[in-house]
Amino acid sequence: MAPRTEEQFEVIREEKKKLIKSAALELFANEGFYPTSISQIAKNAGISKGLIYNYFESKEELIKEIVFDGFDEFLKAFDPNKDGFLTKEEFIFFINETFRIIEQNISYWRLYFTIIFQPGVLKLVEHKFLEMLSSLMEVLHGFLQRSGSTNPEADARLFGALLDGVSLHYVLDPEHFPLEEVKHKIIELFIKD
Amino acid sequence: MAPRTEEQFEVIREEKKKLIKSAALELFANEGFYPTSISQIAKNAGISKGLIYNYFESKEELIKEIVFDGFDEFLKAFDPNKDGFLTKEEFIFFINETFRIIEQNISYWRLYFTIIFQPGVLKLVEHKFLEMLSSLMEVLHGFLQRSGSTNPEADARLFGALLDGVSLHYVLDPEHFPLEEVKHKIIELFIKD
DNA sequence: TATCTTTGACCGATCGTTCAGTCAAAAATA
DNA sequence: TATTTTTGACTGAACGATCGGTCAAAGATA
Repeated sequence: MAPRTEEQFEVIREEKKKLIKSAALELFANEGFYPTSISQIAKNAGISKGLIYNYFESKEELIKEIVFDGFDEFLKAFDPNKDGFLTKEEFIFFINETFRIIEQNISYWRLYFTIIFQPGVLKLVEHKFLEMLSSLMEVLHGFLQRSGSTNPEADARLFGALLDGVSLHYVLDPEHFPLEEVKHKIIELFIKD
Repeated sequence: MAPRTEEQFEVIREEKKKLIKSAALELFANEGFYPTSISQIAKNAGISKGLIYNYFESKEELIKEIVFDGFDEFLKAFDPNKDGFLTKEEFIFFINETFRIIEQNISYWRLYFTIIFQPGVLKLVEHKFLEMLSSLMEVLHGFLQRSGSTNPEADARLFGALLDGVSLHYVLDPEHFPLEEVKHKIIELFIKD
């Protein structure tokens, strides 16, 4: 029926999608979503403009997939056994993992911040984003409560804000930001032993 | 000989500029810089498209003026007597002022964050931004050193990140964020008495 | 040959920006 | 007081550029 087998096409499609997403991520993160044109992405990926539309319905669909990929990767690091219960070890592991992931893919996390403040783009991923955030907050809240916080609600908020703030400053200036020192200070602040 | 006096024109011009900047700020902050068109700004201000170009050289010049206005207002709150020396009282005053200013003009501070992560826009204001930031950091560093910090470099970074993180979360969700509690926790963390 | 990938010329829409011309207000004139 | 002159704020049609998106044709493979 097919000149190439179904599996062969599947491999081609999967790899091309990856190629396009990676080329797009680089531009979206470094130039912004709106200033980046489809033509630029095509050129950066070494393919034609039309091919992008063979793999993605629209520019919006493209960034959605890129963002959701990052969400999935992030969630894997958090509460790994998915029991909704953070141990002290898992909490430390989470902090370390968070920054390891950010260090590993600064482009994506720069993109993450641009999206939060691009209302037109945020709307595209808002639902999944809030879902992720609230489940994160819930788990965090429980952990802080068990570890003796007198105001776990505010502490969870403070922790979330601190994490975002540090991530923000780090991706803005990775070379000068003393990530290790700051990381240890965060653990000190939130783990009473 | 003259139809209107110089002063009369000056008043008109000053008020129109304010009107345009305020209409533009609202749109830039809520829709983003690139998705906001000059036509929309004109409509929002109740004037014609052409008039905007009578007052501002370009869309970029327009956002630059808006951003710099905000910088000026912010700097007024920090180290008010400009002696480069923060007392404990000035430090607490600074924290309170920071959040008071943010509460007072959430639109502007949402804009501030969108700009940091819109490379094309950041480039326009980068010089003044870094200038402001480094002088802030220097003063902060001195304060933390005098107040007994063992690692004022990292503490200053942590404080800056925390302040940005809290501001970020607050402007994203002003109604649910427990600003007062978080503010007190920050003061507790950085003031040893 | 049959089928799917890939191309790039092309489309209509919209963008930032320009500019020739309009108009209300105030001073000068009679 | 009534009329004319002068100014610059103000308008909106129009421009070239660029955008996201389409599609007929070509290329590649079994």
